[in-house]
Amino acid sequence: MARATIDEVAAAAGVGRSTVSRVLNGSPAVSPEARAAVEQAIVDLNYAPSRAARSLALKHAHALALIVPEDLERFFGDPFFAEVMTGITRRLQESDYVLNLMVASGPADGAAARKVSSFVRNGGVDGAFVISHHTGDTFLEQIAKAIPVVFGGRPDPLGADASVYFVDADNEEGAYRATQHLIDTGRTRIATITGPQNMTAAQERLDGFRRALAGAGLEPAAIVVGDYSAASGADAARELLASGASFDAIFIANDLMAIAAMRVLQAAGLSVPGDVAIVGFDDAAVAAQAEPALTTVRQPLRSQGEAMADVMLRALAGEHPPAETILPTSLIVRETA
Amino acid sequence: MARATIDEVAAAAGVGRSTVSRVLNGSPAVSPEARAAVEQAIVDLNYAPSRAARSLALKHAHALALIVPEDLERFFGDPFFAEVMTGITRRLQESDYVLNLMVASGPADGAAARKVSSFVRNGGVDGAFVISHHTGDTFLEQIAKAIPVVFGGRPDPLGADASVYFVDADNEEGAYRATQHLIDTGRTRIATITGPQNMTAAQERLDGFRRALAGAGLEPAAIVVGDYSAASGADAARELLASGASFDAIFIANDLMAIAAMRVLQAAGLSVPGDVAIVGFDDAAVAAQAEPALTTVRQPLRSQGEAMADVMLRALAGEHPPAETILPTSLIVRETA
DNA sequence: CTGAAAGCGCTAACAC
DNA sequence: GTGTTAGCGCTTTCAG
Repeated sequence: MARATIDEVAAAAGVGRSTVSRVLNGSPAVSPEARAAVEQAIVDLNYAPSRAARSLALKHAHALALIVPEDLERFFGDPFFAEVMTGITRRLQESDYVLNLMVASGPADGAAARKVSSFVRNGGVDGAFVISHHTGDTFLEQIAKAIPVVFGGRPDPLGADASVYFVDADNEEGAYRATQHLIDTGRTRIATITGPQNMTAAQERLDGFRRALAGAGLEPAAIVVGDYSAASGADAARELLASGASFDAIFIANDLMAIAAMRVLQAAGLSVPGDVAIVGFDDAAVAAQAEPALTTVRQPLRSQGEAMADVMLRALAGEHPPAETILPTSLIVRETA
Repeated sequence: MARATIDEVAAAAGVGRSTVSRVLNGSPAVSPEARAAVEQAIVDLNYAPSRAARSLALKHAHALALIVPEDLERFFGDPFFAEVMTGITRRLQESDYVLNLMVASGPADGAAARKVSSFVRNGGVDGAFVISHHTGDTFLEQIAKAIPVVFGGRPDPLGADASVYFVDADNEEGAYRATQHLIDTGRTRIATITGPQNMTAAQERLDGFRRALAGAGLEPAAIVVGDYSAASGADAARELLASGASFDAIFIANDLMAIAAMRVLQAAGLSVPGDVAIVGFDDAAVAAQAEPALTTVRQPLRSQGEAMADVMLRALAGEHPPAETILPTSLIVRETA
């Protein structure tokens, strides 16, 4: 029943159309009587102001987009996304913005991407969130110069005329503390398995690892590059073993790789944490369930989502939130280190 | 840059405003020259038609809502929702509808619910999807009489004036086949652990169980009611054991309960499937990983989502899709039966 | 404090 | 084929 129009309400309340509009928008310049009459009429007529008409007049949609540049299967399967998304929607519930889900998987110039981009350009949304492990897609640059964009994770630098914000966990510090923990517990020949080096977060984790080692006057026992997948974790562990490098600890850039690597080590007759200590990153669900339970770095994913929404809302309100919001991580010490 | 208006395009192309509108909407009644000129102008001006204006004139939003009556944490954590949602969005990508995510957790008359309901009433969306394990919330009844609603799973019957559709897996048949499998493999004292009996799907699974037994001239060895949680599965198994009932197989209404129950049985010294065979339902990820691997009934979740989108699109197109779409399940025979 | 009137950008008759 | 003319329902000056 979006049938009733503002004029009908006005008629029913015996006032002019603009008075109705005023009470709708909470203008103080309305007499109590008029306000009461209008409110009554609104209830009686079960009136709801047309979103489209309002958007047209106001020139903003009161809607935000959540752009997902990943494959859908991957998106929903990854607890990282789910958590961040939960945080965003939770914070948004208190606002009167709605969230559009736009999947832009596929090529950056594909149908999906152009659909998203046109949706943004035609005023469909006032701002966009982007959650992705990937590094900035080019079409995001386009939309970022039209509306504010808040990234989950540090994006590639976009054009200077783009209003871009991001919220990220402190990857460098997390990695630093993980490595420091290894050092503090007496390990001296520390290796690392990194994430893909074209991802900023993976680089930062490597940086933190290096900083901790440097601080202790240690050299990395080995650095092998993985791609965050379990398979690559296992491969990396095998490579480490085959290389003949001597190591008594490994900092591994995510939990998936960490657990796979641990299995390989164990299969090779090494004990964890006896022979080699391991610290992962993410505190994924599997970390706690692993045997032995994985010591790892936890990111405040839920909070990250809320922070993203917060930044967006402030940007939209005309405030100038910081372009970067870095959230602290925490080391979860369990059994592997 | 949604700056350019249709009139500017018209001017640039040297035609009237309606001609631009015609090519925009693919009307055949436009001369090739005019069309070309307009298309050129559109590109030149980087024009994108205003969504709000179009919605206002057309009186439809080209948007759909995905209403989530669950807690967010639960929603994203449950593979059921993720899969169905994946199916929906995938199918929707081919259309030019966008998907709004609306979380309506909390009381049916709470702020969240009224936000959703007003959004629907003010023409914000043309249709709504509802995915939930819960049985129909009352406020859904309101929205269903305004716009088409497609449920994932069979909803409670709503008012006759509501345009309600649903897509569901064939729970009854799935349960029937699961139970029949037990019978076929020589089990004769078959018990069941059901889901909450205020959920239609759970009832249907019980019905299927009963039908199979009746067909074989058997009586249920026992029927104990669970609530789909792992804890209730364990409790139910303990209850079964304590009751002294004699049974050599159990059909359990979902995998979570099945695995928990299996653990209890094993702890009590019973072997699975030696002493008691077990069949679950859902084919959740844990089913295949369990030791021994769980025999279970698989639902076509992804397809269910696609079917939901399909039904919606057809309803919106003025066709009359069937109110009920029942998708077949399949029995996945692994080790427990 | 309140009403009248103009206009947001587009679609859809209706004439030409 | 194509331009002209009304609105779609709301916000917002601008008088009063």
